[in-house]
Amino acid sequence: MHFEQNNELKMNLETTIGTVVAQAVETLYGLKIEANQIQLQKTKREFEGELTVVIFPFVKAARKSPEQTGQEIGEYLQKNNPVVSAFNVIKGFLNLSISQNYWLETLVQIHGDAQFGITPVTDDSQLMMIEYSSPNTNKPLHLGHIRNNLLGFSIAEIQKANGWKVVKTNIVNDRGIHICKSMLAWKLFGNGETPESTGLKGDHLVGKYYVVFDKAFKAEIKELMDTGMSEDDAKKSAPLILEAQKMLLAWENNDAEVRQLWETMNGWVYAGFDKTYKQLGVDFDKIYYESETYLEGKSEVERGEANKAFYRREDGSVWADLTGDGLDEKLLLRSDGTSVYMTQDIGTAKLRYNDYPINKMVYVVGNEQNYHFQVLALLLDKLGFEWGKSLVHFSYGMVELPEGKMKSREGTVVDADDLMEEMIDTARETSQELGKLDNCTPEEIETIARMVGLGSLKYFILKVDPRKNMTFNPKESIDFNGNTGPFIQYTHARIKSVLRKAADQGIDFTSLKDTNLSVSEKESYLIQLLTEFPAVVRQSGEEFSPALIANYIYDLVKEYNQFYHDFTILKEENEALKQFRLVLSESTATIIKTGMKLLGIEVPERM
RNA sequence: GGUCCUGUAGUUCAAUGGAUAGAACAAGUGUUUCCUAAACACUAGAUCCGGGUUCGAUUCCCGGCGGGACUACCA
Repeated sequence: MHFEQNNELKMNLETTIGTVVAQAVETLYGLKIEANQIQLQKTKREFEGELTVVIFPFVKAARKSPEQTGQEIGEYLQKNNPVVSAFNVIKGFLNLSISQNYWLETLVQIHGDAQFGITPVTDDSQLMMIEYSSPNTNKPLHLGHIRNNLLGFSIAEIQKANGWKVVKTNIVNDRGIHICKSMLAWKLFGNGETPESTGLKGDHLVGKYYVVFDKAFKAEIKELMDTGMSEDDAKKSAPLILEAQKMLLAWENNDAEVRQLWETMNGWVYAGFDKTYKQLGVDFDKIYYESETYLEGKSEVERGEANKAFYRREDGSVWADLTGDGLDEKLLLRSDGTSVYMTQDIGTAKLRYNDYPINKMVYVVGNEQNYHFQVLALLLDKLGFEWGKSLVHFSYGMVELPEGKMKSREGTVVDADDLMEEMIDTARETSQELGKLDNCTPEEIETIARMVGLGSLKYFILKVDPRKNMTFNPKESIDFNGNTGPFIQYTHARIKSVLRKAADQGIDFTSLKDTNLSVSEKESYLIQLLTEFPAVVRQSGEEFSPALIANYIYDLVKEYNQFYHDFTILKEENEALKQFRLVLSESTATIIKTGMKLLGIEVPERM
């Protein structure tokens, strides 16, 4: 079990109450029901109480009205569980008030646990490999890649927090016809340009030639069509595409000159990618390159052909017949013997399982490739790999612009480097306008601007349910107010500021001396929110959803800001209460920081 | 044509089958001799349509209508 949590306070409360409710139902109505079948939910804000038992399921057995049934169960609970201090029944809902003492003691536990919500990874932990990013080396990263990278990195962090050993991996599509296109274009039209000679980032330079190829190719097609050729034929017989295909063949045959050019141009791209990854704050434990795995894939396909799992056509191409599985036939090797994406993915998967004792393999790849992964699992299964069908495709939705899908041909692609820079610039300007960082050094200002700019971008993307398509409007840019990363970061900084002042005044808030205090509803509700954190972490791991954590933190922060606004902390005259509020504030800050870290977002001490 | 995803305020997003569907942005209005106003408060505004299952449906099922993806010797 990876999800056991030493300190699952919320679960403890729900479990004990569930158990007593089950007892009550059995004693009162003779209905046997498992404690975990009891429907417990957080009480809606407009009613009194913290936890609500849904009474409807017992009404039949009770043969009484929902109100009366709730009343009876409530009385039983109050008698038999000291944690329940009061209750009220509204319609079929039994609202329970939990004793203040319970909340305060819970706060002490949370405050004393720096790793609250985190399940430690041990030697016995199972291993999850997470593939994400997976760029092509023919163009720079764009907004779509950003969502992929942020999701992949965050999910890795979340699974670690749930006790998994995680290996983050990347498969670089560093070869293939698309790479040959930019290589060919550079060779024909590049005039020897380099990143140094142009001042362009390497990935951007190579991307430029990919576009050059496309333009020239299109022109050739048009020319051929003007002579009366069909579009399909023109696409197949244009000189440029034939030349690129020749180059791919030469590459697979280890032609020295082609390999040399390939190494040089990929080197430029990697230098560029490294910068982008570093700025985004993502990294990998192990990188695979298609050029190093496709041969393994080829030999697997050949083995599959020998075993009659696949078949060869007259033209020499190799196919898998998946019509028996409700799918189509799938090409695995072209007639000229070169491999396709699927071929490489087979080889990569095999190598990974050779390299690591993988318990769960997760591919973070967009939903446009759902079909691909369905096929991949089937093919691996047909090849006899027992893990084939257990591969997990974490399929996330596309990022769209207000005008619709990003299209490189129409120049509507939002570049990753540009976008990050714009966000950071905006953060810097906002800080200056508000005069927040007037006492900081230029280095501090830069660090904070980067944190806030990137925090804004990352939170904006991660707060959305990953499975859904999302819209990104670069013109309106991203707001720094409301449900945003900076709002959360700001709240953290605000708390830290109060804590610094408290420390300066020599106030001790290392623990709570008095747990019999009387605190406000707002305060005990905040504690209740804090107790939910471990369950949120667990659920976001199970559902592969950073959005759950993002939305939780937002709720917490919104609630804290109301508290901050309505109550004084340092000027509170009651020393015990002052201490309590500091402990509450510090615990909130810790959870904000821990939670944001699971999203790959840093929080500043001041901003 | 086939397979799959999706439809919630003007916009961007929430809501284990539960109470009067929550936020934020945008619009309008307030709050600072007080711990950071990147904040807080107030006003106005939404479940595509039609059936079904259920004590109860935004949620599950069926049928429409709208949007998207995939179905390549592309990746």
